[in-house]
Amino acid sequence: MKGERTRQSILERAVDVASLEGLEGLTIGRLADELKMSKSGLFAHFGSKEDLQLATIQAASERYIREIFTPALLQPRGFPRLMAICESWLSYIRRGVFPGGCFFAAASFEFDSRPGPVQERIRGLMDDWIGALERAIRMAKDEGHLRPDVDPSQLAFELNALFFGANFAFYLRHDEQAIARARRAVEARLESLRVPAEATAR
Amino acid sequence: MKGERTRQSILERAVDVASLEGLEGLTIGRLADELKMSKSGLFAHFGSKEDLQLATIQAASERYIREIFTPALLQPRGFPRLMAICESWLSYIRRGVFPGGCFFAAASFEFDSRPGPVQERIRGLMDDWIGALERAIRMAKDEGHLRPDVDPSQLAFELNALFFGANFAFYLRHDEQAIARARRAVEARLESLRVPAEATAR
DNA sequence: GACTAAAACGAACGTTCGTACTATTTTAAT
DNA sequence: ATTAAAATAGTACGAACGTTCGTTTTAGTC
Repeated sequence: MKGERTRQSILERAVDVASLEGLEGLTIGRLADELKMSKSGLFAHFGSKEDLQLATIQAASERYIREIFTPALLQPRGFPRLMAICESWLSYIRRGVFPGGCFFAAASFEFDSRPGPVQERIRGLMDDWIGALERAIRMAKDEGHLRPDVDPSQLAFELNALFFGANFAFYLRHDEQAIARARRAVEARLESLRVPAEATAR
Repeated sequence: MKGERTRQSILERAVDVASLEGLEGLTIGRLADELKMSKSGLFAHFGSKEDLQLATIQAASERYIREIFTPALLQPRGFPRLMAICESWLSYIRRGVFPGGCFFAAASFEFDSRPGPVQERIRGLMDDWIGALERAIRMAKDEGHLRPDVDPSQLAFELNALFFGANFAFYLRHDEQAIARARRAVEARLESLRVPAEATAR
């Protein structure tokens, strides 16, 4: 069907606009103008603005996974993959995968006090993301790459915080050292919890 | 003058609303309703919506300084004051000084891609904040409390990131361990850079 | 208590928002 | 080529947006 293709291209653009203007700033009229469609024609693809927001979040999540997770899965589980996720995240900011910075950081702060289906969806995805980080950390423990007393939730919290901090410094403060600072902090933290390679070898 | 008092009470409410709904979501009509004023009466205190936003940011900044900095200045400069700022920040989140979470974290992410006077004001204040953190760190170095090889910009980046991470985990994820995790991370980081007390004594 | 300036109000402006309903065109299947 | 379905456009609506205007109320001064 043609409709599905159109819907997809609407959502690609919607994701970009929402990363720049926020999910509330994402407006049907503006989106239609940009895509040279009629408001009503665009609207027909979604039943409501809320549905458009939810679909946009879904599309953003697919882009996020494709850009950050899929490449990292090429690395062997354990420390290498964990590090690859971190590198992937920083490169995702540097490359401007979303033109307005990390879609989910922005959405998290925009909706952290706006209860409703949109908030729940964002929270769910952020739970998934933190959960995935924790899983990668746990794998690194299981492989013997990280010390056994590492608390996956704690470390996931810290890494995610550093990522958000990088996004903030990079996009708002235009600190061109933002990525480097985040990388330095991430590497220092991970190295401090690492089990030296010779201790793992057998 | 009565006008100044009214203006002040408008701004107090505007700060709360903006922390919940964002600076764009802050609406003159809604604000007037909440304060049982007419739109036009309220509007007259500010020449435009943008001026209202700028004044709101100013008011938020005063609250921020009052809640976070002023108390920390009671501590002696150096490590104690630096730690007090960190504790102050976490308590500021826990106490819900802004009902929708940290005003400036939210504003930073909302306006990081919206050029204009509002963005510039936010960026300026965030530069001030990071600068103040760096100054506190430098003092701790000067006092001999932190190792001389500490990079103030790097450490300020890391601390700020942990604060934003705490805000995120606390307000969006409802992680009731958010504050504890952030505190643990902050303390571990600061302790790792600390010069033991006996080395400082003379 | 009268006068005046500041402050608040009420109504209206033009615009844009999301949404609903109807008509037309385009697409895909026969 | 015909036809049914799907996709898009068109038009209209009420509500809310920021803003302007003229009027009324309030507060402070003589």
